[in-house]
Amino acid sequence: MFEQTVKQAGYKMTRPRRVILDFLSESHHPGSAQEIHERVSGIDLVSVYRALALFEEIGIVQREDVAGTARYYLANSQHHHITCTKCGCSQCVPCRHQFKSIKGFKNINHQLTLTGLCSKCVK
Amino acid sequence: MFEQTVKQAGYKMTRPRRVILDFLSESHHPGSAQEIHERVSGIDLVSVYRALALFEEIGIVQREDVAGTARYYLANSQHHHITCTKCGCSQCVPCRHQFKSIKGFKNINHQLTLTGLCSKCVK
DNA sequence: TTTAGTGCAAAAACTTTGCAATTTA
DNA sequence: TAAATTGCAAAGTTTTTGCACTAAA
Repeated sequence: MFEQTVKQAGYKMTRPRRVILDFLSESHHPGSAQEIHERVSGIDLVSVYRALALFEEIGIVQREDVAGTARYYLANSQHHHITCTKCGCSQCVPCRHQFKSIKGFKNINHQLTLTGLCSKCVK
Repeated sequence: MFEQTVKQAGYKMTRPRRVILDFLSESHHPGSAQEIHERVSGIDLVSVYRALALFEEIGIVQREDVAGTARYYLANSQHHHITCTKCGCSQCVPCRHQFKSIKGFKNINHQLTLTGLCSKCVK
């Protein structure tokens, strides 16, 4: 089903892209490029980075930057994630959850990150 | 006034720390370690990183990870920021602003990032 | 068969660490 | 003066770039 989105955006559906999308579909946890690369076989780390950048651009995946590492997950997920700033593991958090206390996590912090392209960079 | 917070937390108030805090107090924009280092004089980049990590730990500053770079700003700011994913510049956004459209920015994305320490890492 | 995409190697960007010298309380 | 902090150098991570080769439409 992502095949259509990729092609409609003018890109080819290749083996690396398919493998990574399959992995993300099953995982449902934010994963770093490194982690994804380790869990799928025969795909170069660089290709993982390029595929993820493409998927983010066309809206298939969401990116979350935590503690210096970008993590990616399918954009259609209906819940939030809480990510450990130290080891990077994460856990699902239902949408209307009360964020002050989440079982299994301490020192919880929630932050609204707004990003975009400024007028100079949009060109 | 931050002097007290730093000392109460058991740390010394040094020249580099003071200079960086002064800079953050005047800037009110999230800044990367690199940017802060360039704008204050005579303070090593490494010391900037260490000071910012300390300030974050004791709650004086907030950290925001955007596009592979951490940016820091005083924790007491009463507004959000929107940060350009390409050049890193940022702009204030009033708290109750409607995030779908912000003047001067395109491709706006808002993301709730939840972080914490998992049970293994909290030890 | 043409154009987009991949893998590899190498570089760039960002951040952390170790240690001797310096500064703070 | 004792303990914390700094600066420098060096290393560690994460991400990007260039280019010849390969695969998709």
